[in-house]
Amino acid sequence: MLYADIIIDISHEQLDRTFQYRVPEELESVIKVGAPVVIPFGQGNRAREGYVVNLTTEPNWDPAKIKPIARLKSDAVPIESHLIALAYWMKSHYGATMNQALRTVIPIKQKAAPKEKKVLHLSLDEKQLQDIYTDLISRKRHSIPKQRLLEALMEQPDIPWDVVTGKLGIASTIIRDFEKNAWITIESVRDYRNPLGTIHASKRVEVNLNEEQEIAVESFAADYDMGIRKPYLLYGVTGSGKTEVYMEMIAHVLSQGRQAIVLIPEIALTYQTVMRFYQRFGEAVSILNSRMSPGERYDQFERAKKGDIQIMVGPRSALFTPFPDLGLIIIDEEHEPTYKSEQVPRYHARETAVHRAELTGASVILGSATPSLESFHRAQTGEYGLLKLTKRVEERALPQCEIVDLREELREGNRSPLSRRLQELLADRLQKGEQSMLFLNRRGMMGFVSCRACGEVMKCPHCDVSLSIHRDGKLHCHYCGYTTPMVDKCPSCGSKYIGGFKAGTQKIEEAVQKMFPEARILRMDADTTKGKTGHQDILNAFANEEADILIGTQMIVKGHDFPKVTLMGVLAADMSLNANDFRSGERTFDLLTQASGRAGRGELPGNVVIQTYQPEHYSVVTAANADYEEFFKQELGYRNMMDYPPCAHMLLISVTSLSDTEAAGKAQELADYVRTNYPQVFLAGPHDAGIKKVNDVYRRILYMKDADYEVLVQIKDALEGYNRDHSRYKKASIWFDFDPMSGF
DNA sequence: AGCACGCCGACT
DNA sequence: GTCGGCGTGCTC
Repeated sequence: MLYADIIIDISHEQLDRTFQYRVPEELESVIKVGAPVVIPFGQGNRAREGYVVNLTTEPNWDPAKIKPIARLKSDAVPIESHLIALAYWMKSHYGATMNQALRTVIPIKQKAAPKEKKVLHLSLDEKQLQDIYTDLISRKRHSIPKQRLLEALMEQPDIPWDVVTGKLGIASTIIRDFEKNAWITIESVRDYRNPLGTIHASKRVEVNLNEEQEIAVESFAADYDMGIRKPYLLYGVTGSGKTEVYMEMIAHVLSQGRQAIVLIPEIALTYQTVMRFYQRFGEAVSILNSRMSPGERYDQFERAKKGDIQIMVGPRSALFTPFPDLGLIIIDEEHEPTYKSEQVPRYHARETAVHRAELTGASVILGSATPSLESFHRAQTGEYGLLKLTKRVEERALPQCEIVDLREELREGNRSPLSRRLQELLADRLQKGEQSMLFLNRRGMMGFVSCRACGEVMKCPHCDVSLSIHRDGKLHCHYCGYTTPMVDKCPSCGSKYIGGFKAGTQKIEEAVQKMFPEARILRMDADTTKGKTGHQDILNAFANEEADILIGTQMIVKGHDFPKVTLMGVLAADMSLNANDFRSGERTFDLLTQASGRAGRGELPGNVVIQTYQPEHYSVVTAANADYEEFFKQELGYRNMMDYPPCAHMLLISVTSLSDTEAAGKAQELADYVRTNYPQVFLAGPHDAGIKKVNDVYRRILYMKDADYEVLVQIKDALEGYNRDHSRYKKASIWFDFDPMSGF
């Protein structure tokens, strides 16, 4: 006997779980996960629509009470089923319950902003209303709510449904009763709004592609027309015009009646970016952003489903736009860590996009100037197609890039945050009236320890990642839990200039101002960008040349073009190099490349100065030489040696509880289970998480490495079962994170 | 969400 | 007692 777990209607929280139904014999061979079905539901066995979410031979409900599925919903457009299948894949691939996965893929219609705004209209004239009202009062029955509703309708003949159920506190039964008596009519108003407003697209934008761009588009289009669907890495140096290429590809897919999704990192989701798409495609484009309420997002998804729009631009979550015939998914800046979700299921938008594309017969374009190791690796093995853009548009020269050794500066007595070379260049720019940017890389400030004299960084002997200082004054490895006492002398050169690295943007600003009293300085960091427009105000002011120097963190290197900037100073490249996770080299290369790209965007030639305590580090050297492929080679060697992704896979398990003993007990239990049943798998832990206690919740972690992702999935499944059926520690909960993106 | 069940006040 | 309104809780 075959049973199906069915999700009825995820628009209401109370129904947001599965119900089990029997699969009738005639459907056994055709039914599959994701299939839309019609089932009898509730006491009245009302026919309702649902989706098969899982198939099993084991009923987990009294079989006598299980009803059979009525029929397959054959006329349904199979949009949703793709997404259900995608949710199922995410559940098994990343670890989550089916409901968590479904909630991620299909947004719940929230109470605050329903997709249908229902409005009650009074359909009685004044006399009838009076009659009914006096009748109600005279009957002296229990009818306070009815009276209230009638009174409200006398005041205001059209009242929104939510006002009635919410503010007036009247049960839906009463409203239905009113409707049955034909006292009122209920109208559903669909309130879709175009978040872009009513700006009109300029006519035809002239498309002028250079030869490389042309080749990229043509080879994609040729594949597409032959029915070849696959992921491509579009590897294009900064300023090579990737966006134009995306737009041509989209146009090609649209011309075949299919739709496209464009994912961009939230930080790059600016008015300018969106306008470029809007100018080209007009009303066919819609956007999604994190400022939107769940209701507004829901509206945009509805518009996509109905075919009102053909292109959706947005962050990670836009990946789940329910287009009826999705033909292309573009992921811009595919290496950005924001594409990995921080919530369960901890999915990666890149992998999930590739999977969704497989399900719907679409292609995927992954664009980047500094591709993730994962993507470039796959492009090299031929799993992904590779499209290259090596020239900057209009053949602009790359800025001249030099590395300054901060150890040398210290040795020669310069203890200011600016090297002598950078000071010299800053003075030159100020004198010429050109602009400069100073980038302070604060990423990975999590208390790494380095020697200012020789550049030595304290690292874990087992994991080759930086150790962090904890509250207990000891150095910890966030991967394996290795601890060692803090040192007071550099173990390599004996210098006492060893310690945590600290320098805020504010300190830098003071130092620079002191050095150049006449310079006009703008600072951009979390403090100065408070408020809605703070961020944009600063950028605008700098673009209008109201300042000579802009000092800031990541925010200033991503995206914006300032044609008058001819000098970029990276104050301490090491900061991100020493973040306590294995991707720090990759992130550093990316940040340095982005930073370099900021100088010399216009006519004027640019200079880049990279200050660092580790001038020989390959991430720094290769970034300065703009040599991604060399960086890739070196970094892949490191990942290979240490069994980090993409050469192997990792599974992080986090055990949390309000009780420390519960968390510790369960973590130990799980570790023992894995060591007994999977002795060949590398397992580290359990040990305290980087931040052990957050909001009174204790956290223990363990992590595993294996070459085979599927082995880790098996372990996850086994541990879920063990945890459910045998764990002695019921108060601790667990969650999984595959190939984590950050230190933990 | 939508439906039945059961509680509780008013009426014959 | 019985009738009917209305909140509550369940739906495989």
